[in-house]
Amino acid sequence: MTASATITSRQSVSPFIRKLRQEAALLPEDEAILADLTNSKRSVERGDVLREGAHQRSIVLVFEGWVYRYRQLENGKRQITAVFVPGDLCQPFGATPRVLDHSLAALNAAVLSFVPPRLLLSIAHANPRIEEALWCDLLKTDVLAREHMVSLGRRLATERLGHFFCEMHERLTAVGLADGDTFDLPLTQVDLADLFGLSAVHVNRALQELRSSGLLSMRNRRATLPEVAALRELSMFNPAYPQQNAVISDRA
Amino acid sequence: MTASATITSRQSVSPFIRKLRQEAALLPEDEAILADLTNSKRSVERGDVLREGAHQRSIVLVFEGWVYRYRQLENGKRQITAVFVPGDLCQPFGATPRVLDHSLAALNAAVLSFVPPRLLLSIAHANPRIEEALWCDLLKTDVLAREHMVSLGRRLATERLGHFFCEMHERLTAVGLADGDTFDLPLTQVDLADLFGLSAVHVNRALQELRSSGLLSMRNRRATLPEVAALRELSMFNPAYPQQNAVISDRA
DNA sequence: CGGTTGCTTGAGATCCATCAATAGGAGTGG
DNA sequence: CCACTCCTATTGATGGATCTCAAGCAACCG
Repeated sequence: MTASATITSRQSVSPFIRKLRQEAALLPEDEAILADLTNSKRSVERGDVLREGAHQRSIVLVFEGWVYRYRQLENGKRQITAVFVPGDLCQPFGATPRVLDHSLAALNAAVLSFVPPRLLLSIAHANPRIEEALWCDLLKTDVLAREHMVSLGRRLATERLGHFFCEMHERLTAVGLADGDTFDLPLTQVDLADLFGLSAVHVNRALQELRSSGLLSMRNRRATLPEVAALRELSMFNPAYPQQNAVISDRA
Repeated sequence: MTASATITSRQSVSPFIRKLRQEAALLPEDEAILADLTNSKRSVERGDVLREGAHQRSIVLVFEGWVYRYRQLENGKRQITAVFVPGDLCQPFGATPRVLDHSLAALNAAVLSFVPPRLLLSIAHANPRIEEALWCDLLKTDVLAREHMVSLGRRLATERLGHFFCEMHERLTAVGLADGDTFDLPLTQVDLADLFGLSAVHVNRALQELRSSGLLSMRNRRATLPEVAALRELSMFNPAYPQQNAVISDRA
């Protein structure tokens, strides 16, 4: 565990493969196939990557940087429905809608891959291990979406934020982008407000409460969770155990 | 279109097939394959079907009745994250989590099919039309989940409820379970509260507001939307056009 | 430097939650 | 048929979580 950090540098193994490794037992040849996917990289600036109503043909895979999905309402309000970090697929891997119901934007300069769903599907069809890993990843994304709904519906502002920090800490750790209890967090308070259905003012006050409780500190767009256990307790965060991975087979 | 209603009675064509027909051009042989899936029906009573933490092996397909997915929090609060009606798959078709993160319950007596994901996957692999239809269905479920988040985060109580009635009206019409502007709605006000992160008292008052505006009437667990257009306007509901179906191919 | 962006703070308004009580219907048992 | 309970819908009063408006401040940047 500790030794692998030196062997597999961030450059050599993409976070996507790194994440899928935890979902299924991939062979070196599987990883080679997946590595090919990430050759079609494209750099994007901060701002919209795809806009609602676009005729999209590709699945977006995040390589570097942070990306989020949102919907802009007629009345000017905005709701962010998901946040993606390196290694994440921004849509289900098997198909794209003809017309997008949401927009996709980069929080900062990012590197993305645009993969045709047909390509991903044919790889999955030909390779059961990759197929299982992709489905596991899809299910985990679904779990995150449900947790987000729980936050929006039934948690207080401090709990929503605390839960989110715990979640990002876990997700970033899984792809090697956390430094112990510290990680980058490029979201502004306005972004957090639109993510959790709050006002920016209230996000500010809730963050102050977490900081004064000693559960969070932020400096230069980096967050530190000095007491992860206490923060998880406060925000009712249940860590996802790798044993809970998805399965395709119906064997016991 | 109009004639088919007499030819295909509710008994002869399952709502599942009826829905998938709208997603992709299915041949009679495809429908025969899908009809086999629905042979393993099981009747369930009102109440939990699967409980959080269960070791689930099958995908649940709704035949008759209403089903919902929810999470029960430590502090006693409940959040309903999705509502399913006949024809709906309650999970992504390709895999199941080893351990469920949520519970599934029937609102009333229901008829369900429990389908192993491996079976669905092998059918999809062998049949590109069914595969496309299943992916379309999965994407549409995702769109509904996002709309739900928008409601939870950025809509007023009356808007959330109005939007939901519009959505259910559209979904039930698609499977032939709406009678013009009227349809069954077996949710109690407590259920609606847990679906939208509100208190039951406030749901009650918001419903009264909709009724006094002439946008809704309810009697005996049946809802009528006398002014669908006005209700859609109020709740910022955008109907889903069939043209927006998902696609796997990357052709223009 | 002026302009922009993001963070912070205060005061008052609003949406919604909570508590408490009533009433009607559906089922149940005597 | 009645008494009883449970569930659901309803109403009023009060309080709390959060919003909106408004202003000030710091950091960055061309």
